[in-house]
Amino acid sequence: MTTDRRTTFRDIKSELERRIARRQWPPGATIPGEEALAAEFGVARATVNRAVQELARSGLVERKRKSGTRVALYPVREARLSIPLVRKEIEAKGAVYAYSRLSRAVVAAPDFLRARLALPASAKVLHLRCLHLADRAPFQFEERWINLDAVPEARHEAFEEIGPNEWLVENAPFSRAEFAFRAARAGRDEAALLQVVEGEAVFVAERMTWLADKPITFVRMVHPPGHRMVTEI
Amino acid sequence: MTTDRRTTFRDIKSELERRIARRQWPPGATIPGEEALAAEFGVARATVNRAVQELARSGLVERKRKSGTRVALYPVREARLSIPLVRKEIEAKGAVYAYSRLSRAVVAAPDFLRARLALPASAKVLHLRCLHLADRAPFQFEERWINLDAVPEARHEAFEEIGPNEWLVENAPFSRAEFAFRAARAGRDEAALLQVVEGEAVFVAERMTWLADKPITFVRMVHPPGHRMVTEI
DNA sequence: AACGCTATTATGTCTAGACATAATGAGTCA
DNA sequence: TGACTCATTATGTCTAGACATAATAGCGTT
Repeated sequence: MTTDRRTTFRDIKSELERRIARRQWPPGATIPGEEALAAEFGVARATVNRAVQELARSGLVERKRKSGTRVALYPVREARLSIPLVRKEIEAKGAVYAYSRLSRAVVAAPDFLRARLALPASAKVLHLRCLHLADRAPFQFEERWINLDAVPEARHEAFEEIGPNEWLVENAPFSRAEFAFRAARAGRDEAALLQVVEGEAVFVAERMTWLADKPITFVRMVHPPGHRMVTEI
Repeated sequence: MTTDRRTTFRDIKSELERRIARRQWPPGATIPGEEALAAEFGVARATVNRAVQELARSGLVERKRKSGTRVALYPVREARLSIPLVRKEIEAKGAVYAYSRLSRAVVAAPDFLRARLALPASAKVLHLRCLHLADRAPFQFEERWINLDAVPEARHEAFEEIGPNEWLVENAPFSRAEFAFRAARAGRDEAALLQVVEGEAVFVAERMTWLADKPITFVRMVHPPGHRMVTEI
């Protein structure tokens, strides 16, 4: 006997993907409605709905009420970029993680930060500089500002053993984050810390996080040359 | 009267998000089961299921059969990175798009490419070099190799008017893609094309695509300094 | 203590039917 | 011609109930 499992939304999804890939339904074409597909596959409409909705979410098709579903003309494919803790990222590579706090100070929020996070002129922030190492080699230089108005507990934390990243994860959740990635040349300090030549190309990731519109933290993470951020669809 | 719409899975999702953010359910805690939540919100279990499943997908909670659902300890949050066409990206900024093909040649696949795409020694590829401009300023230098075995039609295409990116989108769909981002120093050629100083830090994105395990293309996209890739959660 | 079986449990998914909602197009009226 | 109204249509979402499946805990056996 064949394994006659019933058709699942996953089966339908991959069959639809296949038809699109084979250009049975070329870009721009309207695909059959949910009712029709449900009849074809012998399933309930809800099952087809889930399959097609996932395709829409991944950008392969576009749906509009009344008009129907069409194969995306310019598939704005979405890659999922997972953002783990540095420690986890290093450990996942099989390397030994080490952390060192370079400096810690409570300061008035610098102008650029006030502008970015929309902080009042009086705002106090905790400024931290840290280094994350993988197998004793510099992996990431982290420069962080924590909004003490939003996270007052941070004032009493030394961040000598545990990094601010990890501490915040457990103590200050966020509801919204904004990421930016770019290339830059290493400044004198960064170069020294990352043990590279000044002016070398470094990979910079910046992140701002909010909890319900209240700014939590801004962090700048600098990786030495050779660092690659990888993802797939 | 209040607008007594019935509670939707979105309402539930955001209420759960709120509770997690407020640490009513701290990281690591198990949240009530679907039955319980369904009873609390006065909805069917399927509705709760959809809400919680979306939270799980975004990495805020972790679900396991029998054990239940718990708030993620180290939320491996996933950012969605949308990958539009260069042209669309430039037009979205309100800039005028221009394209220029720099070179085109059918060549034997170079070693690095054979290794990356697992091509046979005899493989022929189409090598293209192009420039994309935003408001007349260099925006992206694109160097691309197309596997002629997988996309024979490309041999007859000049790519003088339409960029290979756009052409491929309409002519060679892909089912899997791999992205990598890194910082690098501009080589002499790149620097000249992007009108920057040699050795400047450039942002490099690389992409490989396959259709059902058949390699389609490898592309290297180089952006001048100042380019930022942005996303949010 | 170690192993393997079984019952239990929470999530995963499907069905059939219903109503909601956005978008479209046709028909109506000024 | 143009503005408005209304019916139509495809997708969006919910319900109630059912069965599937993975993971666990507990039990009994060796």
